[in-house]
Amino acid sequence: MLSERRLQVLRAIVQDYVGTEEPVGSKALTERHNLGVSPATVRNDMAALEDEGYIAQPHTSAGRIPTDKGYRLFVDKLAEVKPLTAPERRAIQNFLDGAVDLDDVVARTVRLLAQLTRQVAVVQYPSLTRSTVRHVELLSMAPARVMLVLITDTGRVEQRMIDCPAPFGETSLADLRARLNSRVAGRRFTDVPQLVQDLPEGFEAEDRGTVQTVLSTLLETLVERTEERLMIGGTANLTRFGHDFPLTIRPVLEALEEQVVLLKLLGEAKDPGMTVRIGHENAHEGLNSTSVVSVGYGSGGEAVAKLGVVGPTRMDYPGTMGAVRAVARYVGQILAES
Amino acid sequence: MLSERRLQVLRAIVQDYVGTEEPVGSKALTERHNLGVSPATVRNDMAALEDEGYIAQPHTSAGRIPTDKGYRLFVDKLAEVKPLTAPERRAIQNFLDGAVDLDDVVARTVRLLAQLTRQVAVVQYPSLTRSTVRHVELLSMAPARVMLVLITDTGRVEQRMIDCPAPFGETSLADLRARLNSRVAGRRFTDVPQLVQDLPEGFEAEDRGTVQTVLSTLLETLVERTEERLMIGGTANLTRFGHDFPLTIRPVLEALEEQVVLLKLLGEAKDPGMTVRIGHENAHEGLNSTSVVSVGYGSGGEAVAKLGVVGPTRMDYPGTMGAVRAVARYVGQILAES
DNA sequence: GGCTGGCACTCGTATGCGGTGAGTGCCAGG
DNA sequence: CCTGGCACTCACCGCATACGAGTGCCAGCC
Repeated sequence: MLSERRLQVLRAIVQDYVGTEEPVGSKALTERHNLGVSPATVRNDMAALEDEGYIAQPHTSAGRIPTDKGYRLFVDKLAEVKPLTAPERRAIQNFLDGAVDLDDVVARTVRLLAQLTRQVAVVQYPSLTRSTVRHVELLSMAPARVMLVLITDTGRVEQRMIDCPAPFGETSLADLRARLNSRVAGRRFTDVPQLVQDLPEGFEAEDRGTVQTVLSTLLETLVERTEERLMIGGTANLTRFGHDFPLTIRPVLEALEEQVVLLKLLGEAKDPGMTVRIGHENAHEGLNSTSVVSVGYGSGGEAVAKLGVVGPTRMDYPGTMGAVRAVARYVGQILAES
Repeated sequence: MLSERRLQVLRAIVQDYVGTEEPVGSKALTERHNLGVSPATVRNDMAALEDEGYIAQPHTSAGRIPTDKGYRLFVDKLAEVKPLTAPERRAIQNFLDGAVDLDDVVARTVRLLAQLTRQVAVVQYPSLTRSTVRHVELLSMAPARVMLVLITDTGRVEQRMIDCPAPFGETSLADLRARLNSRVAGRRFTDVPQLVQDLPEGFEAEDRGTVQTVLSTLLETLVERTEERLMIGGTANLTRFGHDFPLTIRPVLEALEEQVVLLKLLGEAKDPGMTVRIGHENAHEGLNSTSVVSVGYGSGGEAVAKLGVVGPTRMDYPGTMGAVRAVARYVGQILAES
C-alpha cells in the first residue's frame, strides 16, 4: 500500500504532466506543490512509484510520466470531477435550447463537447431498442409500393420503402395503419414483434401477403437499425496531441472513421455512471494511446444512448469528466422536453 | 505561348512529383520520360516554365515542383480523365446497390470515394430546393400538437413538431392532409408557397389559425432546411499528406468540421460538369494547400446535390477526377431507381 | 536558332563532436 | 525517515565539416 504522501506525489505528477506535457522531475515538483519535503525524498517516492508501475521515465535522465496504471489510480482515487462554472452551464443550456430537431440536438451536442473539452467528441443517436414507438405511418407511393415511416419517442424518424407482392388499396392501407398504430403506439420496440403477430388474420386473403411484407419490414427496421448511428466532431483537436504525432494521429483517425469500432467502444462501458477507459484498456489497438470518457444519457431515468470524448491519455480528467457529465445531463433534459 | 515540348516537360514534372512527392530535377526527368532531349535542354525549358510561374523551386539547389498555376494548366490542357477499370466499376455498383435508404446511400458513397481516391470524401445530401415533394404527412401527437413529415422524391425525410394555436380534430387533420397533398405532391419546392397560398380559405374559421401555422411551418422547413447537410469521410487519409507537415493538416481538419465552409465550397463550383479548385483558388484559407474536385449528381438530368474529394494540391488529378465522375454517375442511377 | 556537354556554384542535408544541464541514484549524517 | 551532497547519465544544442543533387551559364556543334 502506498503512503498518503506518495499518492500526493502521483497526483502532482499527473497534474503537472497534463499541464506541461513534459516529463516532470523531483525538483520541479517540490517547487510547484508544497509537499513539505525535499526533492531527495520525492525521488525516493518516485522510485517506489516506478517500482509499482505507476510512473515511468522516457529516457534514463529525464523526469517521470504517468503510466496507464498511474492514470487509472489517479482517476479512481485521486481526482474529483470538476463541476463546470455557472457561465459554462448557462452557455450549454442556451446552445442546446436552440436545437430544432433530433439531428440538430446531436450535432450541437457534438460541437459543444468538442469545444468544452478541446477533444474529439462522440455522440450516439438515441437508440431504437430502448425507445418506444410514437407513430407508424404508411404512405402509398404507387399501387404496389408503400413507404413505411417510423417515429420514435425521442423524435427519431426511420423510413423504408416496401415493394408489395400485390396492389394494395388506399382503404386497406388506412385500415392497416389504424390497426397497427392502435397496437404499437407507445409500446417499447422490444414488445412490438409479439403485439403484431396475429395482425394479418384480420385481413382479406388477397391483402394478407402485403400485410405480412409490411410487418416483416417493420420488424426488420426495428432490429437492423438497432445498429446505431453516431456523430463525431472536434477531430481537429487531435493535432494538439504532441509535436511528434503524425504517427499517433493516424490510427486514431482510422478508428474514429469506423463507426463499428466506436459503437463497440461506447457499448463496452457498462458502468451505469461515467466510464473512463485509459490507454491499453481500450480493446482497439489504434486507441491504445488515448483515453475514452463516456456516459449514458437519456430522457427519462434510463439511458437511451451514450456520449463521450476521446483524447490523449494525458488529458485533464477532472475537467473532461465534469464536462461530459454536465452535457449528458442537459441533453437528457432537452430530449425529455421534446 | 509555350512550345509543345515545354508542355510535355510540365506534364512530366507534375506526374513525377505526384508520384514521388519530391522535387524533380532535370536529370531524373530525362531518365524517366523519353523526351528525346538532354538534361541541359530540359533545364532551359524549366527556367522558362519558372519564369511563367508554372513551377517553382522550394530551395535554390533543389528540383522543381508545380505551382497552383502549373496544376491548373495540367488539369485544363494536359490531363485526361482516367476512366476506372471494369472491376472497379463493378465494385462500385455492387457496393452502392446494397444501400437500404438515403442515409445509407450517402454513407456508402462517402466510404467508396474515400477508398477509391485515398483522400477525404465529401457528399452532400440531395438538396431540398431542387427536389420535388413526394408526400406531406400530418400526424396528430396530442390534441394541439401535430407532427409534420415531409418526404422528397429523393427519399429524404424531414420532420417538424408543431404546436397549434387551438385543438385540431382528426377529421380536420385528414382534410388538410388530403388537400395539401393534392396540391403539392409531385411539385417542386420552389413552387409550393404559391400553391398553398389560398388553402386556409377552405376551412372553418376556428381551424384557420392552425392551418396557417402548419403551412408556415411547412414553408419554413422548405426554406430553412435548404441549409443542406453533408457527410464526410476518409479524414485518416490526410495523414498521407507528407511526413513534414502536421501544421498543414490542422487547418484542413478545422475547415472540414465547418459544414458551412464545405457547403460554400461545393456551392461555388458552378460548372455543370466537373470542377477542380486548386490551392489558392479555394476561398477558405485553411484549404489553400488543397485541391477540391467536385461534381453534381442527381437522379434525373438535373443535379440535385454535389459530391467531391479534398486532397493535397499534389494529387493524382486524372485518377481522382475519374473516380469522382464515376461515383457521381452511379449514385445518380441509384437515386433514380429508388 | 536550338540543342548539348562541361563546369563552377549554391545550398540543404547528413554527420560528427564537445559542452551543457536537468534529472537521477546512492550514501552518509541528522 | 528525511535531508543535503555528489557522481553519473544522457538527451539536446550549437557548430563545423563534408557531401551531393541540382542549377545557371557558356562555348561549341548541328
